[in-house]
Amino acid sequence: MVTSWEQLELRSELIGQLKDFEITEPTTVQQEAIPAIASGRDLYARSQTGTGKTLAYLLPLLNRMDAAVPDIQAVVLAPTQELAMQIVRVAERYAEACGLRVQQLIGGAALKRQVEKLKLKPHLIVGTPGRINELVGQRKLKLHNARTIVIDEADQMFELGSTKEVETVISALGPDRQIAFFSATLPEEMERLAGRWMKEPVRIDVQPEHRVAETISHYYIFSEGRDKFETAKKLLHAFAPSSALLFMNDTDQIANWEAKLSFEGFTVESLYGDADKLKRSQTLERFRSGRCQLLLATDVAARGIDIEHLPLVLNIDAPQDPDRYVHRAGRTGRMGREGTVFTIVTFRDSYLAEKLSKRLGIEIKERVLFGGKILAREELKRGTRNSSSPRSAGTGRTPATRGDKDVRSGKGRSGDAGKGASSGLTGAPSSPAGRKELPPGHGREAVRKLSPAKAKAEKEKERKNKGAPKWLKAKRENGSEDQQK
DNA sequence: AAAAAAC
Repeated sequence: MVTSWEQLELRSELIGQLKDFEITEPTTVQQEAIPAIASGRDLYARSQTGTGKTLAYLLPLLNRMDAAVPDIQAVVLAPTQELAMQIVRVAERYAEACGLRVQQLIGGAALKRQVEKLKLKPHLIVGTPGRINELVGQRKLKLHNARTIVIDEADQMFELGSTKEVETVISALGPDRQIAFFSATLPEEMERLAGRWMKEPVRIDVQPEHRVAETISHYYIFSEGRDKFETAKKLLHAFAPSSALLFMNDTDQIANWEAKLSFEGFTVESLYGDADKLKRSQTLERFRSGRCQLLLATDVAARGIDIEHLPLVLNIDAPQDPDRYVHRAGRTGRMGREGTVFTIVTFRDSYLAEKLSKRLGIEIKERVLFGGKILAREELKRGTRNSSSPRSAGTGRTPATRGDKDVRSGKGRSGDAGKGASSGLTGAPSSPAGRKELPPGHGREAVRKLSPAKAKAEKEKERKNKGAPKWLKAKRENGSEDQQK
């Protein structure tokens, strides 16, 4: 049994950094992937969200690099700019200790400056496929001496849209290249899809029987009206998380929600692909540091993003496929910490919870909102008959898990559990003093005053009755295993 | 159907 960094034969500089960051022992995926990458063989590595996949590939890559060779020795590809930046940040901590240079290559940033910086001869390149592909195409980036390419979130990278670019980047490496795929979700078809790039790959599959970390508690909540905002608002007041990540399936409602949540007294910002590049990274930074409590995001934030102390993920829209649920949920409950996921469903997609539960082998429990509390349905019945029922009362701030583990007992932000937590939402949202004055054109007004184009899009959307995600509709029509009896 | 990723 490998249990120490020393036994993984890492150089002392790396071990020194690990100890400095109090990362005392390798996780399972690290124990398995580090020797596999060191062996030079191709690799498929599947391991749950928040189990340390980033270090599982960065450490062996840096471990065998030669600082004296001024050339790119490895490439890491990530699906979003934010994730690439996060990987760079981690890589730099370890690379610097070894005298190695890391360069980030992502879109949106000045191309010229990136090209200039390449002349400093980085040893490790981390970036998004679009920009790296572009630079390779312009012959400004030469990867023929790079030995290894890591495709992080590989299943997403091989989805329609990025495949070609990823393949071009792989081809830019020499023929002796080593390819490693990492993700929490690596479906079997991946091997057929991308298998032609692999030579007798090593396969690592950590806890294949549990696709989602067991420290995450899952709930769904029924939204009675078509407007999910009331439900989300009540839930956020009742749960009062120190911070929460809110997912929507598309961008068109994000601005409205941001204004309305802000009007409710929350500090909220939004993250989506079309947003200004600078705004994107600043927003994420403010959320990470706790200066902003709520982050409204599209799936741009679904994968890989590591936020310390994120107690709650709220799916305002049900994710479009089970794997996306896995990744969104995986923003919380990382590295053994506890986390909670709530999904708002409408009458149209209320069956989703059961489907997701079945597919993912998890239990998604129903919760209802009543009297500012989050209750199980049984408690609601008891509570209405006897409002003084002590069990139904709960604390009003926990998701009423009763016999379950207290989902909020984990390591929240400092003062998280305290009543008057300064960074928490307690009191503030409902008190008029806590409400912000809205600039004209925002808040409730903004809800009604849609631009003609937007209003049209809204109507179109309602008309389409898009309740259930397509993957489920298709399945039902096909009469496959998901056929409803 | 949408989001992301390039200019």
